[in-house]
Order: sequence, then structure tokens, then C-alpha cells
Amino acid sequence: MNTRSTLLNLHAQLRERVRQAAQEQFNIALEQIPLEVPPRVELGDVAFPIAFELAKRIRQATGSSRAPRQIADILRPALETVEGVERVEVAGAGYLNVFFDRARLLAELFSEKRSSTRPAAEPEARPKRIVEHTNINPNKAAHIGHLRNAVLGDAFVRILRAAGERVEVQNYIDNTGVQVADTVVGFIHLEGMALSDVRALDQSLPVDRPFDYYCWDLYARVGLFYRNGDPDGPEDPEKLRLRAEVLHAIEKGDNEIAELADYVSMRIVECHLKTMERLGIRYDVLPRESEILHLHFWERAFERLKAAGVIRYETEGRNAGCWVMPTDLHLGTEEHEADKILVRSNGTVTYAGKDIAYQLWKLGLLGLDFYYKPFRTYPDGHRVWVTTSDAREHDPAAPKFGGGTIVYNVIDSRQSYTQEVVKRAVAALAPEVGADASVHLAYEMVALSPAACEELGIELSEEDRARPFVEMSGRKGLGVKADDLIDQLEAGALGEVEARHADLTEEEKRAVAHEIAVGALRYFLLKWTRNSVIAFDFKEALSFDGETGPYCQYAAVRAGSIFRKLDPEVRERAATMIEDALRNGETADLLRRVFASESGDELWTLVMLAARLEEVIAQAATAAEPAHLAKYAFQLAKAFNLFYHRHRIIGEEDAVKQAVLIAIADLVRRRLTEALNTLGISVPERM
RNA sequence: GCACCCGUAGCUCAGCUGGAUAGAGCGUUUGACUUCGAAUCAAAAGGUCGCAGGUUCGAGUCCUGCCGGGUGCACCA
Repeated sequence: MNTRSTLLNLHAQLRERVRQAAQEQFNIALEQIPLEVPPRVELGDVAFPIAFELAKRIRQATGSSRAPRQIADILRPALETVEGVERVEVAGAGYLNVFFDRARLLAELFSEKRSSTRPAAEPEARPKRIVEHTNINPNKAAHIGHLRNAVLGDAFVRILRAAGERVEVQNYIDNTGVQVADTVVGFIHLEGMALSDVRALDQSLPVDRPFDYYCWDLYARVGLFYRNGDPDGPEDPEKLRLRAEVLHAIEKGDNEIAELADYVSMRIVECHLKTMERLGIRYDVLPRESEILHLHFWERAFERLKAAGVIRYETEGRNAGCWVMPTDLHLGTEEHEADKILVRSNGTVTYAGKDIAYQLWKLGLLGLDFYYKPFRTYPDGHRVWVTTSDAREHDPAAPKFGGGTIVYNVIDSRQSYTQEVVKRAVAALAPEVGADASVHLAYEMVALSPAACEELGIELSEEDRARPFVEMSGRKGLGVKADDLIDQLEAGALGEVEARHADLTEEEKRAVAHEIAVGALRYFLLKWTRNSVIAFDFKEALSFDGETGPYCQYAAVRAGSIFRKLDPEVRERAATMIEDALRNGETADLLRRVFASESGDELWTLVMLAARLEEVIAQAATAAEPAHLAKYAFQLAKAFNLFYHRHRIIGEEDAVKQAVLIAIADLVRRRLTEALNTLGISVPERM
């Protein structure tokens, strides 16, 4: 188990007392004891609205009614004797409001010197969770929609790890799909290139227009090519035949086209990983679709699906000759079939089928495994592995991948239906594992605001202009490339840094600008909840003011600068005094006096907010919603900025008050930094 | 047609398993740098939480029905 924080411990004790008291006083067994934070600090630090619930239960059990306030009064003594509680009040219609011993709690929180290195006790012993994210088709440069996926997935990974979980990160590579085929069609039929030509071209490209950028444009040209130059025209069956040929050759393998496709796709994967590393996003393993095919994962899954009666062969009707999985997810109509086709009448498997096989492997239910070889090593030594179907290439040093207890798939909510099919198929094959082991971590798309389209020089129809957003389209080359956006953010941040810190070296300035750019971008993508469509707007995304990453970073930097300038002796004396309050009642009384003063409530509110970090991380992990943590980080930064504005720490003359201010600033600095790190945002020394 | 998601301040969005007087950012108006950094802070204005019922001691939150918007329902991935 993870080391419990001071605050969570107190919560647990209070809940237990409520449970006992309800049992002893009213003979009622409570399953859940809701605990809430009162709207204002004058109403206490935590509140239990449990008397209302008990009033109802007592009436149901005995027929006699008791006033909630009276019930709360009876429960009160049980809470008052908990260590760390100063007093308990009954308020409103029957709330039990608990007030903590501020001096004691501050001292305890201050002494938790663990910050970001807090060891989650033996995560190795925890059941493995797998998070799959990024999953970009390897045929063109990444755009901001892909970034939302990767940043969301990566933040979630960090949140799980902060909560003490063991996590494996996978990035699925669809290297044999239609989109790769399209780019390959471009090289062969539009450019007239063979593998050697593509290699030479790749070598000759300028750094600011690398291979993935080239393919971005080429892919858009292929889209036009299929439609004979008219973006809104019909697709030409003759041209589509070229795609089918290429796709077939890729799937078959062991030929020149497949080699070309392999070069293109893996070069693009390299580009994607480079882009993602700019944002601090890394992976453990890259499972590839080519291996799912060549190592016959599908055949194994197919046999089991047939044996279990999960799928059936259609002999008549529209789906004659296909293997389908019946579903009741929606009703079938003339236009739409209710059943999901897994094997086409020509014998080939659909995406959903392959995904079922892959999901079974991820859960350790398939009974087959990939071979693995190293793909690349990050500067700190962390290695990413890629799958291979060639046993001779297998590196025995490879860790054991797959076999997760819970698998989170970070995938666009537009794929909810397919994900539901996959989940149900797995649950039908392995009822002991069930549907809950497969989690679709769905999120809404990133679209473009009309203003963003204008800035990109995209012509909008009357109709589109009236809409709140316009969907991006890789096929049309319509979108904001990830690296372009990061470049713009870095340029903007560099300008701000230069204006403030002319004394830094070029290298230092660029490093700080990079941290700010990453902070801005990651926060921008995380501040929205998952089911909110992001209408991308340049002005908003490039802003460093208001609810942004740099705002949060700035608060932490200011806190840091206090400690850079604070006399170490003063700091040491303050720490000694605060810790002494844990043992010495007189010292504790001195601290209590500070909290009882005019600004006491305001100071305490900040302490309680900072104390809530673990709770928020746990909640973000359970809800799989990093936005909760992002909102919290902003709230904490905002509260700190207010504190910073109202109190002079270094110049404070009252030694006791100064000690309290120092302890609070230190606590908030540590908590804010940890919250930001858990979102993948670092805090520079200066900015 | 069916399924899922969303309607909260001028705009963009929060609102944890139902809880006390519905909150932020942007924008608007007005103030605060001789101070540990103004990428900051403060104040003002801004709301029938889409509409109508229901459950509950209590509903922005849960249920039903409408209205409005988005997405999906491929022998694409």
C-alpha cells in the first residue's frame, strides 16, 4: 500500500468513528460515509452530512423520527476525541463540522519531507496496469489531435504511478493499415520512387521540413489523387485499386512494396517518438500490427471465439460469408446492421477482430507472445522495445510485456462502438476477467476554431463559418502540426524570457523557454475534461496568462525564489520551531495564536488546500480524469499568488509568524511542484 | 431510425460518489510595482444551471418526456 498522507489518515479515522458511533448509538451499519469540504473555512475543515441519512434510516428501522441536529449532537463526542481534531460543531440543519488542530497539522504536513520522491511502497508487487496511448498512424506528422491523446495518456500514467500503481506504457503501431498504404501509393505512383529513392530523399530533407512533414503533404496529395484532383469529388475506383494492391502487398510481406512500407512507417514512428519526447512522453513497448498478423494472433483468437460461440458464420442475407459478432448495442435497420463483422467474406479480418486479439494479449489471455527487440534508448537509459515476428531477432533481455490486470485504451470517443465490441468479446471469452478489465479511456476530438482556420489560410464555407469548430482532416492536410505548435510556443516563451533575464546564456534561455512551452501546451490540453471538444484557438493555446501552465509554474518559481534569498539560518530556525510544535505544547500554542489572528483563516485555507494533493491524485486516478489534477494545480497556484501578495516572508519581524509563513510557503512549493510534475510539467529555477 | 456525449455568466469551460450563499479563465470597467519577480494581485458588472414534470429532508448533479447541438451505427482503421 501507498504511504497514507496525514490528511487521508485523519479522514479515515473520522469515518471509522462515525461508523462505530452509528452502530453503537443507533444500531445502524453505514456502508458509505460521505465526507465533504465545507464551502467556507469558518464552517470547519471537513463536514459529515451523515445525520440526514441517519434520520431517514432510523425512521425506516423504528418508525420514530429524530431531528438531524439531535442525531449530530449524539455523534459529536466520538469525533472530538480523535487526535488532531480541535473541536466539532453541529451547524445548519445537522451538519457535523470538524475543525482540525491547525498547529499540529501544519507541523505534521511540514515534516512530511517526501515531496515527489515519496516512495510508493513496492509498486512491483501491485497488479500491472497497462495504458495504451498515442497510437498514431505512421504515415504523416503528428497533429494537435494526436497530442491530446498522448498528453492525456501520459498524464494518466503519471497519476497512476503517483498513486502507487505499477504501469506499462504501450504505443500501438498500425504499420500495415490503409493510411500507410496511402502514403506508399504516393511514393510509388505520384513520385515514381522506389525504396532507395525514398531513403535518398529522407537524407536530403532539411531539419525543419523532416520526413514526417514531407509525408503530411504527400498524404494530402494522395487524397486528391484518389478524387482526380477534386477534394469534394467521388473517389476513382481505378485509383483505389492501386491502394488495394499496395495494402495487399504490405499485408503479405516479403516483397519490395512491403519493404518500402516498413521503411516509411518506422521512420515516421521515429519522428513521432522524437516529437513526443519534446513533451516528455515515453513508452515501454511498441506492439505492431504486422506481428499481430504474422504471428497469427488473430487465428488463435478466432478459434476461441468460434469455440465459445461468441461469433457466428452468416450463410444468407447481406453479411453472407462473413463471421459476425451479434450485438444489441443499437438496433439494426435497412441502412445499418446491428451485428459487427469480424471476418469479411473474402476471409480477411477487420480492425475490430485484430483489436480483440490484441486486447486478449494485453490481458494475458491469448496464450501467444511477440518477439521483442530494442527500438531506441532514451538519454537516461530507459529503453523502448518494438515487437518483431522474427524469432532470431528476439532479445532475451526483453522484459515481460502484456498480461495486465486492467488495460486502459486511450482512444478517441468516436471509436466507442468498436471499443464496446472488443470489450464484450473479451468478457465473453473470459468471464472471470470480465468487461471491467478493459477500459476505454475516451476523449473528445480536437477541432479547429474558425479563427484558427483563418490563420492557417484555410477557406471556409458559409456553413462552416457559422459552426463553433471545424474538424481536422489528415486526408485534406487540414490541421496544426504538433512540432509547429511546439516551435511557436518556444519562440513565444523565449521572447518573454529574454525580456526578463538578459543575463542568462543562450542555452539557459532556450532551456527555460522549452519548459514553459511544454507547461503551456500540456496544461492547455489537460485543463478540459475528457468529454469536452477542444476548439483549438492559437491565441488561447499560445497564452501564458490566466488559467495556463506558465501561470502555475510562475507561482512555484516565485515560491522557489523566496528560499533562494532567505537566510539559511532563519530557515533552519523556522523548521526547528515548527517541528517542535509536535512535542512541545507551548510552541504549539504560539503557532495557534498566529492562526487565530486576523489572517489566520486565510493562511489555514491555503494549508488545507495544499494538504489535499493525495486526495486529488487518488480521485484523478479513479475517475481517469487528469483535468481534476490540472484544475487543482491552478487553484493552488492562485491561492499561493494571493498569499505571496499579502505576506512578506523575508521581512516579517515576528519570528513565530515568520516561521509559520515559511512552513506554508515550503509546503505549497513542494505540493505545487509535485502536482505539476504529475501532469508532466516541470518548474524552472527562474522564468 | 437506434445508441452514446453535451446544453451552467457576453465567450470558453469547472462543479468530486446528490449537500450549506452555483465557481474559474478570457473579455469589459476601475484600482495596486521604492517591497521575497506585475507572466502578479484586488474590486465591480455579469445566472429562470435548455424546457417541463418526478424522486428526495435536500437536485446544476438522479429518473422520465420534450427542444437544441455533436458523434457513431463500413466486408475503413
